[in-house]
Amino acid sequence: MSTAFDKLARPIQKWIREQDWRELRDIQARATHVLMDSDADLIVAASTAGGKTEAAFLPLLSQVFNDPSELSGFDILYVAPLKALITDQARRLDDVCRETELPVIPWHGDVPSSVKARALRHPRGVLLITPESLEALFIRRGLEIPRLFGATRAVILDELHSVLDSERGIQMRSLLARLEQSLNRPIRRVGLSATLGDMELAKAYLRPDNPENVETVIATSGSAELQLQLRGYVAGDKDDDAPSATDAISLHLFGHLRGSDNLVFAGARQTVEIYSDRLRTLCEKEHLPQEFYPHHASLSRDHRDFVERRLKDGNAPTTAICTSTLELGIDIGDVTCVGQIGAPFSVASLRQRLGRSGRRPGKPAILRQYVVEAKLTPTSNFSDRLRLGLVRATAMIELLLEGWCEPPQRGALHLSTLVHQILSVIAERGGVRAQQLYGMLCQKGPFRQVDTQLFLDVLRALGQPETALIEQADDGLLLLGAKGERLVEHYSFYAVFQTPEEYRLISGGKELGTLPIDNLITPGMLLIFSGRRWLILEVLDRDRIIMVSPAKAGVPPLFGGDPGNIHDRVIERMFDILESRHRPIYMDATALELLEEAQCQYAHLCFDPGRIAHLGDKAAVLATKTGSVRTTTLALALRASGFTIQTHDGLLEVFGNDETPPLIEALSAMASGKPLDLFGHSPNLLFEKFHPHLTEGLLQKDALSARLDPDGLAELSRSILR
DNA sequence: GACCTGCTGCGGCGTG
Repeated sequence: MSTAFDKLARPIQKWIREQDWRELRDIQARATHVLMDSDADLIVAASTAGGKTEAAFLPLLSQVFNDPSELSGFDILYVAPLKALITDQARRLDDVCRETELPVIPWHGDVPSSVKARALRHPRGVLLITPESLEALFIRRGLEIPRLFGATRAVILDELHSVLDSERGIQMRSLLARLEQSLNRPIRRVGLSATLGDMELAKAYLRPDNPENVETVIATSGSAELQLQLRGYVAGDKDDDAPSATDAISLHLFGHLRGSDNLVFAGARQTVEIYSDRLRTLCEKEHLPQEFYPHHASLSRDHRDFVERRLKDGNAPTTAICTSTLELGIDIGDVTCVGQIGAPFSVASLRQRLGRSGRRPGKPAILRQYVVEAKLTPTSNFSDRLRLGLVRATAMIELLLEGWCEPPQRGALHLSTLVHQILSVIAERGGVRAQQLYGMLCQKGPFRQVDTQLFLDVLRALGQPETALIEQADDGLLLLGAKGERLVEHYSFYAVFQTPEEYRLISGGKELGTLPIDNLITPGMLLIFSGRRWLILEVLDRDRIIMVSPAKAGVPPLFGGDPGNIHDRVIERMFDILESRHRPIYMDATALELLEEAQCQYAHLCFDPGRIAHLGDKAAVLATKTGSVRTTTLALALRASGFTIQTHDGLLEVFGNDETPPLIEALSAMASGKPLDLFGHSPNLLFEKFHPHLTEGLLQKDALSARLDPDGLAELSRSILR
């Protein structure tokens, strides 16, 4: 059998020799065999900087070189979710493509229109594009799609794990299905991904009609040693002389991270600001150069570039206190240690974060997990007593060590994204029949959970006079309505996800970043932002601008956010931990004390009968022992019966009143399958960008498909009563 | 109880 290297085209071989590579990496060789010897689709799974890009591109470019297409169009299409990733990859590909004389065209909002115009005149080579820009091509140049992509032999989807079953992922799949239908032939799909929780689901995601034909190449996990510590802290009383938990963690970070490159994930932007401020102050007090910097999406591009460059250059030690901005995508080089303040929301993201450390041979990956728990008083709530943050962080670490991570969630209807794609197809084609539209999007596209009746309901909602997004011509053709025209015309249409309104923060003519408009802001107030302290001088409401100047004190702003979704398996593990006497070796003394306390308090909660603990006359705690979706469903059902509910990880705090039935009676009714109105107290159902155009009934169906599990309610109630 | 991501076409003006 010939080696993978032998199979590649001459110019590619020449390029590889020039790189001084001793040989192709394992995943590159295996991917080359699959891509050169078969027509199978492929998923390449490896960590950042694992050589995935070359694994896909070297064989595909070889094919283009050896067997050039006679048709017009780009030879290879590459779709990535970040502009920075496209810029990065274009630079890397330029070299190798010069050998094959193929142009490399980066295409996103910041690419000059002259570059785009030239590529449109002579489409060939490699097109690197975002889902939004591809969407724009369909809408603005629908008739030219065959000319632009006639020659395309493969599409590479980068960061596949980050878009599985998300709004953008569904959009991307819809665009690919539409592309194949325009060309009347399939295009080979190659997905690049970090390690995935469930490879079978990923295959079905990449090629829904033929998952058996998807091959996988998975990197044998980097055998880097893992060093791990979980440190517990108790938030002290205000009048306590001891340093606060925040100060104690800052001091620990200061002492252990100084002098090297590190990432500290602080969860929320507000927390990032608090820790950045403390660490900057510590450096100033010790008269040391600054090396701790905040990094999150509300900070100016300038500041973020500065932090990313400092990390990548490796010239000066740099620790970024950050949110998930530094979790995926662009390569910032290897870091010594990954810090995590507070429990993360998913094992998948914890794994992705840890993958940033220990990449050099012989260097361990280091995870420092910090958890803050409240000081208990006689009136402390049971959720504080159970130390849920500590227990969740522990459960996540244990699952990480076992190699598990969350699979993509399936079954969601994605009606908001469906509305977007309906409008997009009509714009692309000028007009389309309902039957044809259904075939394109729901039968051949990604909206397979949507049946004809539901589809017609969506069309009807969009066609209502007050919505006026679409209308039907006399011959039955669906056209854009007056409001639909306006919506699609504006460039803000291309993205399928929602973005909040914000103020721009300006000091001395320089932009610091942005702040959500729901902050209560008036001149004279003090603010912590970008790791520094500011005085608000002026608020220009109409221009959405806040003018500030440096100050000596300040408080961090609020950034808002959605409640997260915790997987069933994580919550199940939390209860395993609470019900055991498990003492993990990676915990410090405080964390061990807190854990022991939690296990003891759990035993004292007296779940009897079943999983109900009565706290008082009308108050009780239910252990659902399951993730956010089912726990939220039960919470809504009980609220519909008149109870007041507080939700926690796998637990519900339930308060009755004079009107409510006994809790056991309410649960028994649910256990027997009695129909319930989950939406009785009209909870907010507007989560996604195009939700405001749908009817209440459709919004409820959408929520039921993705965020709730009504079918599991009876069984959950039975298991709680048992 | 959280985070992240993206964006066209054209008119107007200056310069070679």
